[in-house]
Amino acid sequence: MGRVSDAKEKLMKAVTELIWTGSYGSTTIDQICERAGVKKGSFYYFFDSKAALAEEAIESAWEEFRPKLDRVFSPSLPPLERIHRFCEFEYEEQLGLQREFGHVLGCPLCTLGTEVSTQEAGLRQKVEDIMDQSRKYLETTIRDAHAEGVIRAPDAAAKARTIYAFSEGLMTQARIRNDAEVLREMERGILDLLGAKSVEAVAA
Amino acid sequence: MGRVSDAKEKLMKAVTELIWTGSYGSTTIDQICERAGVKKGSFYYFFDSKAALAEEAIESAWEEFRPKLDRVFSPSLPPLERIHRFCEFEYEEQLGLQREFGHVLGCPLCTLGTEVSTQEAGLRQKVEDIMDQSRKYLETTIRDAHAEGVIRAPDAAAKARTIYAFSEGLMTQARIRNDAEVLREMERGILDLLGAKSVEAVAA
DNA sequence: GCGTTAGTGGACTATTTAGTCAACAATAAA
DNA sequence: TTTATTGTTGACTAAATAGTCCACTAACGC
Repeated sequence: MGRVSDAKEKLMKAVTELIWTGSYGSTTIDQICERAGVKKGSFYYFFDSKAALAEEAIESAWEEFRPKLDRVFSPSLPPLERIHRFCEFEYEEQLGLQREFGHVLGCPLCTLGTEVSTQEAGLRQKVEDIMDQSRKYLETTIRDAHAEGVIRAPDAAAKARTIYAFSEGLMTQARIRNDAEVLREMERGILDLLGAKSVEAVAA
Repeated sequence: MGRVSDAKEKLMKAVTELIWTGSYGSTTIDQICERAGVKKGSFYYFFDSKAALAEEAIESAWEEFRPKLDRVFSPSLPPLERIHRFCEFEYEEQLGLQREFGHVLGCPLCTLGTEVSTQEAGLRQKVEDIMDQSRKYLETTIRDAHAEGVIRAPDAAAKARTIYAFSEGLMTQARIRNDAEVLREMERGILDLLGAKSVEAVAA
């Protein structure tokens, strides 16, 4: 029934890239349409506004991103190994982005959330929701580490909030300074926040 | 000689507030002029562009902010007391902003830096410079703490970078979630990153 | 093929925005 | 008081932008 189209997907992909490589406020609907190869009439056929598109777009991007985190945070791995892989993953991802776009881009959720939080209630809430979900990876890991006695963290949720803020803080610094090397401090910092011995200390 | 004016200052104040309570991209030159009570002709008399104004404005805001940090980080205080006061200060400031503007606003440097880093090279650099300066407060404190033997931190600059990223990360979370309570985790986290005993642990 | 539904194109309007300009107004030195 | 300098004003243009509208096209069931 009816005509088929991938315009919706193309628009979501376009806006995600534009926000990430630039900013929400500076990307216009015309720009989004042009990059997606979609006419404005079609844009308004699918979405009411830029904000509505952005909301669906980050949800969709999150769904695509999730499997990667599933691999990084596989419960089959020892908790601290998950942390290690997470830090590696973030670093490598930003290096790739820098190669591809000529700039370290940091975390798109953080970028978008920071920018719109006072102005776009719906978007802000969406960002918060996704952040809550992604923080769960850390929380589970911390709970496992505590259960194994590798660290002491009776309140895994609280520790996860702290560590999440720290990792996002580093990502933000990496974006602002356009320097992925900043992220090399991530694992050391997380282990400190966990009260865990460092990899080197364990080896020694 | 010539006519006197405070239009420049009014414009800088207006843009700072607009960026902080909203965002850089969404504030227009007309809006800035209106809030400052200054006509556009005067705007262009003093500044070439919004970016040029923003650059001068954050420099000026930083000069105004610095004395507050000087008090918080007074070398006359024990290092960990400075950290304590810093965390209190950040928390109280955000509470005040929430009361005044109806929203937790986080750190203006971070907000602006994140938004423009890929698009406005001059502004990005300015933000980086000011961040470097403000990080020095932490660095000095850490160096002092190390010298006093309260913590072990042979590389004070590196620790300062880590802790700065963490505190900015929490501020960003506070803005995105519109919740200053997030900041209550700051001191605990910083002490963990420093490898210092907690206040409670010391008391016990 | 026919009708129904889903999507497209592109021309159109109205508004907002950036940026310009020249006449005017205030200050202070001569 | 004259004059040079500094800042102000508001009207102006050109461009960018959001949003609308409707005739048209593609897919599919019948």
